[in-house]
Amino acid sequence: MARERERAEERLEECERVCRESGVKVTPQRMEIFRELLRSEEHPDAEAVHRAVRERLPTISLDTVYRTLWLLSDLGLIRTMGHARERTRFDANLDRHHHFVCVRCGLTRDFHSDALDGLSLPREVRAFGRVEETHVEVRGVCGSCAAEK
Amino acid sequence: MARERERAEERLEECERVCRESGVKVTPQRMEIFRELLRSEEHPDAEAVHRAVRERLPTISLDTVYRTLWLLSDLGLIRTMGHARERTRFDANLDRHHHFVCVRCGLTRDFHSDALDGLSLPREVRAFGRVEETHVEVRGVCGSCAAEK
DNA sequence: TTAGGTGCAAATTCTTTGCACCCTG
DNA sequence: CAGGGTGCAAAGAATTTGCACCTAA
Repeated sequence: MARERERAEERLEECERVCRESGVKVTPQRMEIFRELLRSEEHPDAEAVHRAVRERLPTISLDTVYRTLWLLSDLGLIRTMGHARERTRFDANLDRHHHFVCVRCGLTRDFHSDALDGLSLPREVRAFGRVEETHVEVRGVCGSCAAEK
Repeated sequence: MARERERAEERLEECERVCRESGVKVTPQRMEIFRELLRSEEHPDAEAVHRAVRERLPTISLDTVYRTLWLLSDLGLIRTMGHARERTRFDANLDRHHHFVCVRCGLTRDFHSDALDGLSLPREVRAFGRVEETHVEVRGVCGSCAAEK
């Protein structure tokens, strides 16, 4: 799809621009890592990125991949999925509920909503597989973190 | 709130019953850990549970807490938050989107939905803090995992 | 030229496991 | 009293960091 390729080009240029503007060097490693994320539909972890990028840059190290991924994330060029950098957390509440998570301190609160519970998923999703559970994740800044600064 | 205490009692009894039915012994450690999760609103991690439970059972070890949490989870008495046991995954897609995640193999696919994007959060959520981002997480079993067995 | 980047190896952090003793059923 | 459960210590897995050399600007 030409459209996709074009979009990827734009994103790569954006990446270079943002790096330069932030005083961060544009290196082959960084560009390849970003390119790999653009290419992948898999939401890969650091090791998967490393495996893929190594085909083009055989000497790249896993720690460079980690450093670069967090750098790109800090620059707002990519995102992490789920509750990155958090330990596993447990919950005795089995009722259907949704989560508000503070991105600064990790505070998490449950909330309920009949409206959200009733939402229907696009047909597209059915094609991926059998749905077992659906919930809404809200990320934001909690009251006490907002008060701090 | 008497209602809450009553509910907690029910859950504790349920916990004992499920353990016995599954041939799993009811020990003070297990009951205290479950009690602590019922009590907490924090979705604590293993270490937080350990700290709290230690006040009542000073010799309990962290590894017992881990083992018990996964046991309770296997018995369906508690749940984990987020993408437990998964490594951090990265995503170059900055457009607003939602996730379908296969609970067996971790396969993740993005999907889009104007209906979901337009949903409004209950007022309750505003009280927790400033909302920055909202998305839907769908868990299920993907086509190829469903085919396997 | 030079400040920042990379690769290597070692350190950390979180979580799991092997083993000998203990306690529930 | 038998087999699973616990605590301890040690192992593992994922991620991060210190350092000396390298390279983009």
